[in-house]
Amino acid sequence: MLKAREAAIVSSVNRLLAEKGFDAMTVDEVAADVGIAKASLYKHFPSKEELAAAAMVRVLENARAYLDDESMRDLPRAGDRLRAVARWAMRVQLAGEMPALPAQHSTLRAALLQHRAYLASLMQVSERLGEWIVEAQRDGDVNPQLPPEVVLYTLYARACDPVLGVLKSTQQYTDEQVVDMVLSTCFDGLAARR
Amino acid sequence: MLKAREAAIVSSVNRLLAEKGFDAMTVDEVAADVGIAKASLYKHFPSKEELAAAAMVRVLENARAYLDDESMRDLPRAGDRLRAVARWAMRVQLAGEMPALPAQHSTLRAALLQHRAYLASLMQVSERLGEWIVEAQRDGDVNPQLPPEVVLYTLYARACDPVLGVLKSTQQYTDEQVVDMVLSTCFDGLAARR
DNA sequence: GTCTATACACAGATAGAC
DNA sequence: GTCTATCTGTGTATAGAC
Repeated sequence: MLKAREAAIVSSVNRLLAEKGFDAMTVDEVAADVGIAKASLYKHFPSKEELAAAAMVRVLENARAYLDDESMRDLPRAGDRLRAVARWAMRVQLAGEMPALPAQHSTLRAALLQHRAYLASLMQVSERLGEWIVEAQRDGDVNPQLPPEVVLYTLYARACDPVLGVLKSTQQYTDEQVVDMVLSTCFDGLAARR
Repeated sequence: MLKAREAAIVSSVNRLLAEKGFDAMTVDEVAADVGIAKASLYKHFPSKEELAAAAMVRVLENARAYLDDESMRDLPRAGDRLRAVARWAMRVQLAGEMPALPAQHSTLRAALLQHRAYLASLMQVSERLGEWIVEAQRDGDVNPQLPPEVVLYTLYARACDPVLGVLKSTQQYTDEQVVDMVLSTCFDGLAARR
């Protein structure tokens, strides 16, 4: 019961975070969305930052689960696995379920950097991706001139690429077309491949 | 005198906007930074949104000036001009002078969409870039399979790429190295070019 | 653990004297 | 146009009853 309630809270937070971002999201909204009183929220999570952290942990756990998923074993090349992960993240974002943290925000950033569960999840995902990046560079599928961490940061950034939302809002493309195009700009670049 | 004062205000707003973003920036901070009282600020600009809009207009005017600059005439290929513009924008961001607007923020977005000067500047820059994109696609320098507007949005997004700030904060690379790497991920993609 | 009611802080905006 | 002082709304967080 308690776990279910907290899962519902995190779910609401996740959606609101994706929709409005951390600053614009208010705890009142979260409470209203969950259907409980604000004070009750604070019995589960001691602060707004903890709410956001819980949402981030959940999405990172989902990512880790996806990295370990069976479907990944069907992809022998690390480069293909990286593309698949990026595609998964972009789909999550288009579904309105990718929590958006303001790039640089003092109080939230500070809270996250001291949040053990968040750091642990982030580390796990990053390490797995880091291995794949190095492997893909050895295979000749990812540009070996780029430092692996640059590739890693770029993948994280593209998972939240605002271009996805902009293209979706034009209503000119299906979600899959949007994902394909942004994936293309990410891995193949804007320049023509000859 | 009045123009100089307002220029100083916009300059402060620009820097604070780049540093903290719209939500985290407070009007009190702006006033303190400029060195005048908050009430005086409101004699020049009627709202916080107008302050942000003024900063956006300025950066767009700078961009337009750069597009018309002599140095651009030395680049016969549109693809090279696009790369040069992206480089310019990335340098601006690394210098801490690229105002960061939260991707989706109701009040600010609504205000900007009704701000004539902002829309006019944005349109001018976009039209010029749009021409170059089509030209570069004809030249075979930009992937002709991507709709021009997708390329345009991607360029705008990369001009504010958070990866720049992350890489700078690691202090492992010079500013020019950071720019070169992010430019490479933008135009050449993460995948290896064979 | 859930609620109602409230404390507290702060930020955007304004009043009004000079 | 600049200032000091203030209004007002709103958002985070808490008190205390049940």
